[in-house]
Parts: sequence; structure tokens; C-alpha cells
Amino acid sequence: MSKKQVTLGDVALLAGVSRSAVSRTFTPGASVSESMRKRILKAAENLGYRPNILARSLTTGQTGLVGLVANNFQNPAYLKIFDRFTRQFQQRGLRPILVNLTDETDPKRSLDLLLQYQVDAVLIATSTLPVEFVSAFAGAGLPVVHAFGRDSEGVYPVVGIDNVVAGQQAVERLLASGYTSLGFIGGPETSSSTQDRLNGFLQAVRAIPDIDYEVHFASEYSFNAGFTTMTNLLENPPLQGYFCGDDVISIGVMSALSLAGYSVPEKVGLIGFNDIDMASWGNVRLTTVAQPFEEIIDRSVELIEEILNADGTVQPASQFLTCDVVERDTLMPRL
Amino acid sequence: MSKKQVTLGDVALLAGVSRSAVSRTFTPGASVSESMRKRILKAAENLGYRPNILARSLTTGQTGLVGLVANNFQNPAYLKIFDRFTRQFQQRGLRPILVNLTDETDPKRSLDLLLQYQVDAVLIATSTLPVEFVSAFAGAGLPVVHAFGRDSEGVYPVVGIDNVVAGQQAVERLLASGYTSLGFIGGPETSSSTQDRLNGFLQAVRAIPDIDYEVHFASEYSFNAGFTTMTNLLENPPLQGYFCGDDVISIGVMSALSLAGYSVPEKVGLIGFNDIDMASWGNVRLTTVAQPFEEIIDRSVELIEEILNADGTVQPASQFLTCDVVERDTLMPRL
DNA sequence: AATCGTGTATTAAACGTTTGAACAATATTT
DNA sequence: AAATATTGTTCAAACGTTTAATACACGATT
Repeated sequence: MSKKQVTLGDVALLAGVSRSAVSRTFTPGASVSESMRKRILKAAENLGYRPNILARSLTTGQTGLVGLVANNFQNPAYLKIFDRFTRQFQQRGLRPILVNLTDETDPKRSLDLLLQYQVDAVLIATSTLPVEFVSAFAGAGLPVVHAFGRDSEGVYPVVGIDNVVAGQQAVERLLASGYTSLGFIGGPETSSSTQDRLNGFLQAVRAIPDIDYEVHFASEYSFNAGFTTMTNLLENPPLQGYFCGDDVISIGVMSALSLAGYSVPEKVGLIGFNDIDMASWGNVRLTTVAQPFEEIIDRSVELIEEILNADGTVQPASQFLTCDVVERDTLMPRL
Repeated sequence: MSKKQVTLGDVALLAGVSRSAVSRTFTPGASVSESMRKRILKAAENLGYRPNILARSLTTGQTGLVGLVANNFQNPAYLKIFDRFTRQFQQRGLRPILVNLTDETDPKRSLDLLLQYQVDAVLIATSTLPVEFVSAFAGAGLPVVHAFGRDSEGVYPVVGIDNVVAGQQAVERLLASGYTSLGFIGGPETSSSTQDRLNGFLQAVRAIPDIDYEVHFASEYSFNAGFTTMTNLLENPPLQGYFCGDDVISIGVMSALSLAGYSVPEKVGLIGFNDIDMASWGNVRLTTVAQPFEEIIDRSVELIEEILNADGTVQPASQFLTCDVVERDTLMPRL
């Protein structure tokens, strides 16, 4: 702020009117005569006046700021997620303050911060966050929406998918190809989304008699974790089909399989999760369960907007959308 | 803001002191007696008081907000970039407002917005932005740093690489493998970084007699663009080595080559640019020119800090760091 | 001619802070 | 013991806005 700020008062002085007159010409829907409005706008233009939103927030109680909280900056899907969130927010005149929780152990610090900046709401976009974090945010009386989250039992609204049924969907698709021995290769065992997907996997697989199954976990959501997990598994002959809890893991797994001479899908079938860009690339062509990313984001932003318009009195219901299996080339065709 | 905000006055009242006393206990380095400080802190604690930074900014002129402006939300490298930027900012008590320029044609709108939010500075993190954009920001008297940018001739500080010498480095490495016919496959022809890399390529290649070379451009920074570009080129026999302006393009190119039966690096050599995560994956192993991402980010944030501390009077010098070739498996060994 | 609306403009208080000037009280020098 | 520093505290104004309440025209209605 090297140049001194041009204020409401400066404009009023130049236009020869009161400060409130200027204020109203800049608040849409306030009554001001056409002649005066024009005069004021010209003066403002000349001086290069821009309302100070922060000062305004002092009396209106609204900042237009929202917290956008995330912690998975390794997951390639999140680039698109940030892209869409920021665009949607911008379209509605909201500005996201990006908060990176990666090396934050205490939710309180980040929470305090957002409170100090008087954000109108907080959007938590992550599926790997300890539940205390989200509750802490909600507990502070801040409007919170958790995108990609797990059911909160009414504590705060969630927009996401039902990972249990998503796990079932993956199994159904594997079964449709006629596989009779199935493996689950999840992300880190502690992740709640991995647990849910596993539960779906188990329910579906146990419902069918005579299906062999195994459960494994990769140490993290990465190519290498998938690669080494499968490499280790290949000390024994592989099962017929695998459901991987993430596309990046899947690609690692696939790479280990082909290196060991097991062609996909002829020898081993593979279905991933997320449908990241790379899954569609010509050298990968991964069949995978696609989350409706865009819809989740759009709904989340709509919820935020709804909450803001309702002035904090209403709490909208959570929404769980359904996933689709996108067919590519890592599973044998349906029988 | 459903609950009413706890203010300085409330704390003062409860502690039985003046409002300014409270203010000073919350501004580091202000003089206040130990006994009083304790009393005030207890009162604040009880009420759950948190200073309103926005109100404070009104008198201090500092918000702690910085604009983080970007437009390449397709480039996988940017996830890591956002990750590190946000962490670095957070460590210094700065909060990034994320601005997505993707569908913005007029720099003025975004600029106005950041000005209205009284950001202390703006960090533009992109190599594909028309130069008018950056100048517009700088022209508004806002402290600006352009990370990953091109030399501004002193208009604003830039932290990045010299794409011309990076192009030369790539050629040198190709020559070191003994290739005598080289191809350049850039990103979109209009991108300034592509132009610079091409210039480097041309300078280096023309400096050596008896080198054949060709120049091509992919239509965008994507797998498919790389794939189709190379597929088209393969109507004629390929050259010995190619320099691709981006790793994602490289991977597309590589995929087209192997599909057509040209093994890499035995038949055709390939060197990419950026060293994204995927380049190191076991099924890719791309030799590539690595930008010092982390250093660029760290330096950029340091510059911002420097400018803020100097209170806008000094303009630090631009910094251009050097790239490294990271050796993997898509080039024949050095002779 | 007095009253009433209606639309527009101004005044003044408020929002939650910081901060320089003024003031008290205590400590240090003479 | 008086004079001077030093330290800690409060007062009041300021930061850039919005917004009730109020005032003012001025034509329309009684």
C-alpha cells in the first residue's frame, strides 16, 4: 500500500456530496438520483476509488472470504478440485483463503486463524482428515461444509460419496467379468475412506459363495506404494482381479504386474478409484470407479451459498452422490 | 458469524481495564505490566476473545493477506507448487487468497478485487500469463513478485529460470548421447516459455555443424497433444532424439513411439522438461530437465517478505536459477 | 392553504481495532 | 527532598465503511 488509499471521503469531497451518498451509489439497490450517481461515479473514476471491503465488513459483518481447507496436496485429483472450487467461488463473489493442513497437528491454530479473518464460511475439501478437525471447525459456530467427507451424523453438512457402496460397485464390476478370486489393495489402513471402501468390498464379496479374497494396504497414495505392494504380493501367484483404493496406486500395481510378465487384463484384472486424468491416457487405460468430482464441488459451493443466505440459521442436509464405473481396458469384458 | 463477536471492549470490561490495555497485550512488544497482562489474558481466555484482524488492518494498513494468482490448473507440477507456497506463507503469518485466472480475459477485474481486499502483496505463479497481466498488477502500486516468469526488464521482480539456457542444456545432453538429428516438440507456440526454450534449442543446435533439426509444437500441455503430434510425425521415420517442452507432452510422445514399435531409448531418445512426479515412475523413467521448483518458491516468498519489511520502497532484483538434467532411462548413455 | 407522501440527501453513531498524547505513579538521580 | 526519568495506564481520535434517524424539497391530496 505504498500510495495512500483513496477513500469514500475523497470522492465525496470532489463530487461535493455527503459520504453516505457515495456509499449508496456503491451498494446495489440503494436509492440515489440518477444525476448524483453519475457525478459521483465520475469523481470516483477520476480518483481511482475502490471501496475497502475490509472496512465495509466491519459494519456489515460479511467479508466475502471463505476458508478453503485441504491437506492432500499429493493427490493429483486435487488440482482440478482447486481449479473448480476457486472458479465457483469467484463466480459468486467469494474469495477463498487457502489453508494447508498438511503439517498441522492442532486444528485449533488454523481455526483461530480463519476466525480472526472473519471468514463467512469454511469449506473443508479432503477425505483424509481426522474427524476432530472438522468438528472443531463446526463447533466454533462457523458455517462449515465438508466436501469429500464421511457422514457426520448431522453435526455438519457433508457432500460426497458413499464409499461403502462404491466398494460394492467395484466388486460387482469385477464379478461381472467372471473373476472368482478378488483382492483389495487400499490406501493407508487408517484412512476412513479406505475403511469404508473395504467394508463395501467385504460385504459384496461375502454375499457371494465361493469367492476367494484377500485384503492388503499400500503404505500411502503413491505409485511406489502400489508398485512395491504388488511386487511383494507376486511372491505368490496373483488373484484374478484387484480393486485398488486409488488410481495412482493402481498404476503402480499395473506397472509391477507387467514388469513381472502378467499382462493386464489377460492375466490379471484391475479396477481403480477416482478417474484421474492419467487413467485415461493411452498407455494406461485404467478401468476405474469415478467420483462425480464436479458435482460434489458444485453442490458444496451451493450449500455454502445457501447457508450464507439463510444467515446461519438453517443447516442443510448432507448429500451423497453415486459413483460410476468408467470402462477402459484393464478388466476383461462383462460376461 | 452466528454468535456475536467478542470484542476488545468486552475483555476490557471483564478485566476492569481500558481497551487500549487489552490491545497492547495482544500486540507483541508493547509495554504492559505482568500482573495486568495475566489478568487480561485470563479474561480473554474466558470469553474466547480473538482479535479481529480486519479491524486491526484499518489502522495498521496491513492485512497479512497476499494474492496467489495462477492460471495453470492442468499442469500437475502446480499441486506441489501450491502446497509449498501455502506452507511457506503460513509459516510467515501470511494468508494466500487464491485467484484463478483461467477464464479471466481482463486483468483489471482480478486486480480490482485484490485491491479491494487490501492484500499486502501479490505473488503471480505462472509461466503462461500474458505480460500485460503482470504489468497491470505492478502498475497498481501493489508489490508484485512473478514466480516462474520471464524477465521483466526491471518492471517487477521475477524469480524463475532462464528458459533459453534450459533449452541449450537439453540440446547439450542430447548431443552428449551422440545424436545427430534432433527434434523440438514444444507446447503451444504462443507460450513465452516455449519460445524461449526453442530459442535455446536453435542457438545450441546451429552452433554445431552437420546437425539436422526440426521444430514442432503440440497444441497444448497434455498427454493427448503429445501423442497425436508424435503419431503424425511418424508418417516419416523419426529423428534420433527429441526435446519436449513438457513432461506430460513427453509421456504422450513416448507412448506414441512405443505403440509404433520404436523403443525408447534404443531407437529414439527423449528428454522432457519439469521433472513432474510421474517422470520418476517405474513405467516412465523419463530423463528430463528439472526446474528448481522449491528454490524458486522459497526465493519468491523471501522476496515478498523482503518487500513487505522494506515497506514498499525497495524493489529487489530478479533471480534466475539454473536447471539440472536428471538422468533416467529415455536417452542413450553419454558417450 | 394546510396536510400528506414520496423520493432523495445529510447527520451522526456505530463497527473493532491501534496509537499518539496526556497523565499517574513509581524509581532514579541530584 | 526536590527534580527528573522511567514505566505503565487511560483518553480520545483515527482508520474506511454502513445505516438508522432525520431533514429537506416538491408535487399531489384534501
